[in-house]
Amino acid sequence: MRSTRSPADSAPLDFLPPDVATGMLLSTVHRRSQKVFNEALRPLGIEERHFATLAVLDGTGPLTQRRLADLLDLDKSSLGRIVDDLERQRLAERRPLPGDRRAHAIHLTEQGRQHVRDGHRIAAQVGRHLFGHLSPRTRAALDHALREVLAAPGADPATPGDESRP
Amino acid sequence: MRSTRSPADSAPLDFLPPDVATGMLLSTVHRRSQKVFNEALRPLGIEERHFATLAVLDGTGPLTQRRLADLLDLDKSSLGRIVDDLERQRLAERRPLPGDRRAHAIHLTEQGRQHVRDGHRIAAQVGRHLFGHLSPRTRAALDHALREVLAAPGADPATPGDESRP
DNA sequence: CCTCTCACTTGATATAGTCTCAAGTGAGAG
DNA sequence: CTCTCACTTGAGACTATATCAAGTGAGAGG
Repeated sequence: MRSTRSPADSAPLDFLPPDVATGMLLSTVHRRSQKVFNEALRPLGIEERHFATLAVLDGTGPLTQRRLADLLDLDKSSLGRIVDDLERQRLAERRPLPGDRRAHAIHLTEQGRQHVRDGHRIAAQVGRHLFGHLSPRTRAALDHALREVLAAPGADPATPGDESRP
Repeated sequence: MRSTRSPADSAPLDFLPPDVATGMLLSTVHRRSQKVFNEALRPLGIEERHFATLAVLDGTGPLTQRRLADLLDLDKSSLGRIVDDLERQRLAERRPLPGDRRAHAIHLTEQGRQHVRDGHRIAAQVGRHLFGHLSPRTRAALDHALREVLAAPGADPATPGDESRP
């Protein structure tokens, strides 16, 4: 007996051409996994975007907002707000950048580093939850395919490429 | 020489644990391909979400909003607004559902069907653009993996599942 | 009838993206 | 050595899009 709606069988989408279906799948998978992850992160008081930011910082060391936004593929304005949140919670802080008074270096605080560790643990749980039942082969194929898509010449909206070819 | 930011190499993400990286890849790929698709659809005066709705309707015949929202994995409120847009542009219309005066059946108009055809052509172009350089194997693997993820027991946020296991 | 559920609508809120601006930087001209 | 000019960084205002919650009217069961 199902409560409201069905999880997977809700979208067979077999009547759609492959590319359209892939796009919709992408959309659905992303939306759902983001939601699941956000809920799992709730005890930490942050959401996916905050954790991703912290995790990148933890992996790279202090970065400017500009650089961070690039790595996260976010608008710099969006990132600015995320950094605001993180500062408010004392998870990260803007420090003056020695060489350039326009830019700030975003540093993790000790508590921020702790959140990263906790977040990774949660991420691993959620990952098992979402991807765990995929065979390692499928799992790797997913990752590989996504990276390939990003490597596509036309994958960056900033570089439109020509749609109108003979 | 690059203009502002780099497309693919902006996110090596190699310093992140695999699941986190996959999540971010998913996010990036989705956001970018949506953007590219939306821009390609601009001549039609609609966006991805409208086209997806039209395309599903075209594949299934008239549906209630409820059913449509399920198939598209959208909030019924979101779908309501999409249908508003479509009606405003005379691409679809709400017709009374014979047996039930609460529900409407959403029907495509002739112009709506034309838009579906045009949209599919555009989708195919964008698809080639985004996915075209993937090997058919990788291409199929992507699709397969995404469907598998959706088939996961924990993929539906509505069915939380237990995160706290020994 | 009375109540419970369902389909849809509407309003409030949050989140992301775009555009614009102020401040800072760096290079070249005079 | 300074002035000017083009460019970068980040912040803020504005817009739109999505989600959630409450409300309305219709069906269905007792």
